Amino acid sequence: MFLTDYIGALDTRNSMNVNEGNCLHTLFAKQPAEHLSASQSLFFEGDDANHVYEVLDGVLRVFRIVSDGRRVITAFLYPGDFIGFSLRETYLYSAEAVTPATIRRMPRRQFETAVAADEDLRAQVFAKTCCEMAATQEQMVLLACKSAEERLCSFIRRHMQRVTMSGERAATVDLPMSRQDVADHLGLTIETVSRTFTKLINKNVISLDNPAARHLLRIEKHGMLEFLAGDNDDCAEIRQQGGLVMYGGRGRH
Amino acid sequence: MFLTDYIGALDTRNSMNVNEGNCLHTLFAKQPAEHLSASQSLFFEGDDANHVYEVLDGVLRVFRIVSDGRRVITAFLYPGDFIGFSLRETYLYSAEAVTPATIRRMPRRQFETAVAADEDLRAQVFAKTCCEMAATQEQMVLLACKSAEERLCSFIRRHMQRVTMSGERAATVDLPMSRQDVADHLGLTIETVSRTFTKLINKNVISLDNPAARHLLRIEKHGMLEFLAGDNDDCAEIRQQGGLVMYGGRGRH
DNA sequence: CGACCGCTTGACGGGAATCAAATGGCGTGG
DNA sequence: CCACGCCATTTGATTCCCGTCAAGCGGTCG
Repeated sequence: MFLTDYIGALDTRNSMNVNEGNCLHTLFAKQPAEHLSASQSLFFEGDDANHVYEVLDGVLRVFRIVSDGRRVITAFLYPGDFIGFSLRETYLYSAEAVTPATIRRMPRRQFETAVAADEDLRAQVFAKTCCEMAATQEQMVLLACKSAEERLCSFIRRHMQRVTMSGERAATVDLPMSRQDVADHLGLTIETVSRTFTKLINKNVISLDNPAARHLLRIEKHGMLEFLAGDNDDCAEIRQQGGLVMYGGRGRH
Repeated sequence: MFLTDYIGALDTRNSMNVNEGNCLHTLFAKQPAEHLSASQSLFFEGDDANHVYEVLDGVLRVFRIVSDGRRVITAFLYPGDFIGFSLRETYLYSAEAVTPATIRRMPRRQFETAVAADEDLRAQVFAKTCCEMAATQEQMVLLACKSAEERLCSFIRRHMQRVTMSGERAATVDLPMSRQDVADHLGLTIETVSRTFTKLINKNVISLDNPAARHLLRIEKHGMLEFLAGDNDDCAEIRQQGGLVMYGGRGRH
């Protein structure tokens, strides 16, 4: 993945990143690039939140360890994402590299003064925060009422949207995170994730070119994948009617 | 609940709301108060996000209707909360009153220009956004790996923290939302919520003074409730060791 | 009184967790 | 080169929590 790539990726998530005036990416460009090896930590939950980060390349995971030792991956981060905008005292989560990754870091103080002084930057921080909030709510919906298959299909589609450059529909996708990572992100166990993968393969929704490369997926039926993800937005017409009283249930089919 | 109350509630959620210079509450004070009757809608998912709101009194629910007609309540809102800070084009969710409620509304444009012009206001908006983000992530953790009992206990405790004035430990709590509301917020069914309530009553963790007033809970064992909520933060000492490789599982006991 | 509503309770089944074992790739070392 | 162990993943057998369907209960209102 090259420099031009993540600029594109950034644009896809954020409709207002034209290069008018200052932009977040150029703000971070002054900082030296740092490289992380796979599974290397960036910071830990509870640490003083002294820096904010830009992801240049690779994939990171952001997670919390809950009381009984289990891990909840609240998000994966991709090139063009930023970390730590909406924090004040301490990090609420840990961050690690999934793949070898490149990032830039900036002291929070420096970041805050730069943003306070520039209208454009504030707008971009705001936009990024809105995206993050929307993504988190989407994940809440997934966890609140989707089946294992729906969760996995949703996840594959989201991942594809982040790694494929705008528009094109790639036939094959690399899922760099482990099955355990996927499980911890989807609120499932590794066994269920594995079983659901084989189910999708049996249905020929996806396939593996090389059984050894289990992270390389070929998407056989995009439409089916979308359908199985279960977020068909066909409820727009009911929304405004007000007479909707059919709530309840988790609808696991 | 009186005027002084929600100022207190606001302070509990937001460590920096001393009345230095402008504050969000005084900004909204210029707007007329509006009253909502129970279950009255404030706006719908997909509407143009033309206003931002302050909750003065009562409880609101914020929710999305997913494709198969089910409802996911992403949050309940209490006096001192604001709605719509992190939005740009359209509302991502609907909002309704749970109880009779009082709110103030302000046109988004007006809000944005006021915030853009004032450093203090920006800081407060930022703080509120951080709180919202933290709460949303907490909810993700709940949905990702907690059992029905843990979810309900967590919810009761959170609700208590929002409605009781700072510090005091009230013996009895009013849960104004219906069982269905609770279910849709916790990713459960109404039957499971009901069963879990009776389980807690049988364990004498909570009790009902009057069986007819099922929304009025007496908390018999605060410690037990906290324990059953399952967010004992006893993992602080493992966090930094780095050698933690015991992830996985949903741990439903 | 009877209909309706919110809630509870019961019976049952299913989907995912749990426990356990097998597979298969990969690196190390003899 | 092959044996061995390690690791991630898969697969199987079983359990169990919670969803589903259905009925019952009390309270309120017309």
